[in-house]
Amino acid sequence: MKIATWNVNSLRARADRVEDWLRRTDVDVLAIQETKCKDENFPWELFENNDYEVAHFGFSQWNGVAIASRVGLEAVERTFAAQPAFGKGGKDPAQEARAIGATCGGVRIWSLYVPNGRGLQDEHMPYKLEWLRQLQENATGWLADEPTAQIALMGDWNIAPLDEDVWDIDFFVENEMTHVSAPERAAFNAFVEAGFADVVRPHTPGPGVYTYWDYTQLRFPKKEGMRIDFTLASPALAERVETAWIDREERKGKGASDHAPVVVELR
DNA sequence: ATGGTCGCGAGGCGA
Repeated sequence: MKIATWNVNSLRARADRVEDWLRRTDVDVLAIQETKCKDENFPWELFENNDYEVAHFGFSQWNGVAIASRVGLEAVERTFAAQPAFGKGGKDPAQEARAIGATCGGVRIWSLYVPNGRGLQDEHMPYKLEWLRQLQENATGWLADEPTAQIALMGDWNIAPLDEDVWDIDFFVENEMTHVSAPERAAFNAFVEAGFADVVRPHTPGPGVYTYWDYTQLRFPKKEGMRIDFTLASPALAERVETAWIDREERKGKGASDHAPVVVELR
């Protein structure tokens, strides 16, 4: 079985690319982030025509997550328990479409779009950290309930856990940029401490290995990217990982997402 | 690649 995660940065704008990629890559499950649409604008036929079932969670032009599967799609959950809401500038906090779960071929898949944080002093940062804390609390509970559960926490984590996961750590620190701060890294590492392993890094060692390249500043041709898209696997699932790879080719050319797909192959 | 981002949706926000 082959499972993948991809922040497509608008599914409608990327529909042809996504279809070509699915046919070429032949994955069984794809966790999608940033569909950037509501159900009525979702390209359902793209998946139907290629024999995938799909579940979507999106209700505006912002965020939006989905799971496509051709090995079953059961027990779909939209949001995790106690998922924090966000309200900018004192507005009433609203739930956001950042998490969808489904069981596919015996694996509990979560497609996750972790809040960006926006700035170290921005009100979006405590939201990001609390969002991660609540997710980690849930994930710890899932493992406690069923230690042999096969769980994949897949998506855009908006965190670079290691210095080598950004193209110039000094640049990030000097400019007080997000994604590399101690609290963000601690939030990520809490999942690892809870028993979830990054199953992609061992097969794609750095430095200089990334999953995201900003559209601006010629970041991609200059090989200035960030590794922020991860699959964290429960122990029982991690045991099944045969190999993993980042499809950097998909970042090339006109009409590419700013994120590359990340694929995990299971025994 | 001597230039300088996208997408959504129709102005400005988010990344």
